[in-house]
Order: sequence, then structure tokens, then C-alpha cells
Amino acid sequence: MSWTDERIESLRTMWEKGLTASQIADELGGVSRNAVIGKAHRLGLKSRPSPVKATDKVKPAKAAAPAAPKAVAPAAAPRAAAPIAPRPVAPTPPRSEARPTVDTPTADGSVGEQIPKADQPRIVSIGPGGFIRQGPGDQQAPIPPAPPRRLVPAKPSPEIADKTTLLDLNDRICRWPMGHPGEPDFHFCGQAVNPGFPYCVEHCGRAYQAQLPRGTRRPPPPPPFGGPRVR
DNA sequence: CCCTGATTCGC
DNA sequence: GCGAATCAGG
Repeated sequence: MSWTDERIESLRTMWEKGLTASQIADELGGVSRNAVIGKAHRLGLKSRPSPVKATDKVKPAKAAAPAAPKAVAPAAAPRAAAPIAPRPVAPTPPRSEARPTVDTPTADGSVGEQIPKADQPRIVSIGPGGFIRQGPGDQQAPIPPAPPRRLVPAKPSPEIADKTTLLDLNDRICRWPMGHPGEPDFHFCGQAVNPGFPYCVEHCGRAYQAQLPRGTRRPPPPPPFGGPRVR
């Protein structure tokens, strides 16, 4: 498999959406988790809560110490020889601006004062299709070139495409769960309901048992826990 | 052990 | 540029 524009595009959205590399990998198919991570980094969209990013010790500790086993060829070692020394820990100061202005519409319709607004804590949410929703005061996303991203009905989301999700439920469709919560493809039946019931006819049959007269022998004792998974 | 992301490095 | 191998934390 190669990295077509489409695949790169979904990689981007899924990555930004917070899916793990493995998830993205088998969602795309044909690539390994490593491939996804590698590509993500090459695309420049890296860094996300990583479980291993600790150690301020940079990495010379690891790269320099076990230098013995690797025995790099003397001819090619620009990487190792790189002068990484002059890099303390003060990259912040030079950047205090870069935050133009935030237009805040006021009651009279004029563009009011610019609120410098405290930095970081901004919550962004991802809309269907992967675009980033912006709040009223939010600055345009840091990517100037107009995103060629359109919302096309063909492939709205990598997963749950035509399945009945929680949001699709209403009084008229069967809300019998298919699969199990937590599973990526968990959804609901979605059939038309048996009028007066929350489920379709078929699932009403499962949900409700006929009340038998007292004393009558109940033919099929319901399986307690080990019942087969319904799907 | 399983998972995770990061990094290295031969191709 | 690609991704397997490897590293390292949870």
C-alpha cells in the first residue's frame, strides 16, 4: 500500500482526532502501526500525549552510552556528530506575539476590543468529517492555506457509517443494542419499532416473555449468564 | 505481557 | 520517503 492523498488525509484526521496509531493502522489497512507513526511524524503532525516522552535527559544518554555495539561507519555519521550541545531549555522567550488580534463582535455590531485572552487553555472539538470547530473568539486555525477539506457524504467517518448510533435513536426505531458498548462498531438495531414498544417486533420477542399461568411449567429456562452473544 | 508513541536507520 | 526494529513508559 502506498500513501495516497486520501489515505494521508484520513491519517491526518484520525490522528488529530486522537485515535491510536494501531487503530488508524488497521482502519486504513495494509499498514502497520509503525508505518502510521512514521508517516505521522514525517507529515509533521506528531506529539500527542505519549506514554514515553518523559526523561528530560534528552536522548544522548541512550544514543551515546551504548555507542559501542552499533559501531557506526566513520564515513556516515552526520547525525551523530550533530552539534546538539547549544540547546539548553529556553525556547519560549522569542515568541510572545504571533497572536494577532481576536475580533470580538459587540452588541452594536462593531468589532470591539481585542482581548489578549489568556493563552493556552482552549478547548477544541472535532466535528463530523474531522474539521475543527471554532468558538466565536477563536482565531483561524494556524493553517493559512484554505483547507481543501470538504464534507463529502461518501466517507463521513472512518467508522460508523450507516449504523444506527445513539444519536440516531428516536421513538420510532428499535433501540436494541447490536454488539457491545465500547466496541468500535457498537450500534443499535434501527428497525421500525413494534408500535407501543421501544423495540422492533423481532427484538420485542427477545425482550418480553409471555406471562404463563401459575403452575405451568416454563419450558425453556432462560440462560442465566453464559448466553450466546446476540448480534 | 499487553498497550502506547518516539526514534533509529537500512532500504 | 518508507517502515521494521527497537526503545521506553504506563
